[in-house]
Order: sequence, then C-alpha cells, then structure tokens
Amino acid sequence: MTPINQLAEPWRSLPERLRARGLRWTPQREAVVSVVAGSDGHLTGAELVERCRSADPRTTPSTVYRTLDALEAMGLVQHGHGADGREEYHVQPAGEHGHRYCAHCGKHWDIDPTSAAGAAIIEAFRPDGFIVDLSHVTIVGRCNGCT
Amino acid sequence: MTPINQLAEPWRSLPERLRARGLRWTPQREAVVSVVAGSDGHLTGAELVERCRSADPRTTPSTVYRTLDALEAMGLVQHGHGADGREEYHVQPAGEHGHRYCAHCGKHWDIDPTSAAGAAIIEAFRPDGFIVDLSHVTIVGRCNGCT
DNA sequence: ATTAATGCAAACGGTTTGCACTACT
DNA sequence: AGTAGTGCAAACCGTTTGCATTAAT
Repeated sequence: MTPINQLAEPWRSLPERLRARGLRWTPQREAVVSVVAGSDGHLTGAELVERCRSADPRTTPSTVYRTLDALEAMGLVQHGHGADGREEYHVQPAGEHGHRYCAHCGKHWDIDPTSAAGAAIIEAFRPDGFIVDLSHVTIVGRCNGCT
Repeated sequence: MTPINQLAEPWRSLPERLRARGLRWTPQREAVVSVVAGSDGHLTGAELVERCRSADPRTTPSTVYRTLDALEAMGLVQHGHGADGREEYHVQPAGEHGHRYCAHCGKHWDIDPTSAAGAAIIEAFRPDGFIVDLSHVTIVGRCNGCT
C-alpha cells in the first residue's frame, strides 16, 4: 500500500520515533504499518495478518503481532476486543472509541466519546469514580432495521 | 454439589422441561447443572470445565460445552464475553446484566438494567432504535481506588 | 559488533467436531 | 428400538513462544 513517507503524521515520523526508543524500522514493519494506516480505524489481529498476506504472502503472523505490540507501545494503536472476543486493534488517529454491533445483521458502528451515546456511557460510571476506557467497550444488540 | 431435586426453580423442573423438548437428562448434565446453579451468576466456559473436573475428573470439555448449549437453548444461561474475550455464561436467575472491570485491580461489578448506569446504556442507544443486549456488555476502565 | 527483528515451527488455550459407543426415553 | 448424549481424540482458530538466522543500527 502507500509507502510510509507519503503518509501523514503520526505515521511519517514513525521510523525515527522507533529508533529513538532503540527499536528498528524494517521492510516488514513498513508493510504492516502501511496496511494499518490505510485501514478504517479498527482491525482484528487476524484481519491484519490476512491483509498483509495478500499484499505479500511471505508475511508471518508472529511478525504482524510483534509489530502490533510495537505500535501499541508507541501509542499508535490500542487493543480491545470485538463482539466475538477476538483481539481488536483501534488505530489512534481515529481517537478512542468503542463499537456497537447488531447481533442479527452484523452491521457495526463506532461509539465516539463525543457522541451522545459515548458520553452517556462515560457519564454513567462517573458517579462511581470509574473512568471508562471506551476503546474496550463493545455493545451488542439488535438494530433498527432488524426488528 | 447440591443434587438437582434440592434446588429451587428453574432448576428443579429442568429434567422435565428438557424431556418435553425431546432432550435428555443425564448424570453428566446433572453434574454440570449443579455447578452452574451453585455459581455466583457468571462463569466462563473454561471455569466451568475446571470446576466440573474438580468435582469429577472424568468430566470432558465437550460434554460441558454441549450442556451449556442445551441450557442456553432452554433460556437458563446466556453467553456473552468477558474482559479478556472468553465466552462468558450468565446464569439466568440473576437476570440479564453486563459487567464492569477495573483494568488495574481486576475488581468487577455487575451492570444491572435497573441500575442508573445500566439504564443509561440502554437509553443511550434507544434514539437509534437499537436494543442493547446488556448481557454482552463489558465495560473496562479504571476504578475509584486505582487512580 | 551489537542486538532487535525475522521466519519457522511448534505450542498454546479455549472451544468445536467426527465418530463409534452408551444409555436415556 | 430409536436417537440424544457421551467420551475420546483430533482439529480448530487466533495468538504466542523458542530458537537459530538475518539485518538494522
């Protein structure tokens, strides 16, 4: 996909920031990162492995997961868990957000902290002094069209 | 654990209700059910397997999971997913409820639909015509004492 | 030259499946 | 007798690990 140096921040400067931490920038990481950066904001580990493999069949799962760890350490992605319990990675520029799935049709929506619903969830637990991590929130139910 | 016929409804009548559906009541199912009925309202599949094994080491995972399927079909349990993504089974008498975990200390609370927080979540999506299944809701964050 | 990252293969944990056998109805 | 449920073992899927090799610094 798009080479790293054509991407906007925070991706463009990633190689340097990795090096600053004593980590390294490799062709494999570039491949993984370009897929992540070109995603819609969330992917499961398995999805990413698959997309990387179709870009380059030589990609191995371990490299992908290790790269995800590095990206998480850099604060560029954050992991949560989807409706089926898989590891789900949220890409940072999209901001911390949760997910909402229709159990019937599978449709899904983001839950943004600035939306009414997102704010309501955060507020719901504030009286207890509990700070909700919205990126781990998954709401499952039945949507409008699936009644 | 407690034999089935010493339990309250809805467990006591379970054998008959299974039979009414053409399903069967077996010693293995009694063993699993007595553990489920004696639980605090939620267990993961793996937890249940383990508890059954310690009651009777001959228990096999397949039997446990198949029994859970049967119990779910009877509406006695309902599955969701916990903070780590495992299958989590909610025992019915406790009512449909979600869970809330502190990512730091691991403490956990139920989210009851009648509580302010539970209601807030349900209400949050009502404007969209979306019916939240609270038993699938897991809120992760940081609690009061872990600031 | 140092040491982080890779690729492989093998292991993991939780769950599911195929199949011949058992036992509930 | 009929068929649902069992137990075993093996397969599954997504993820993680050990280890010798490669390559970024």
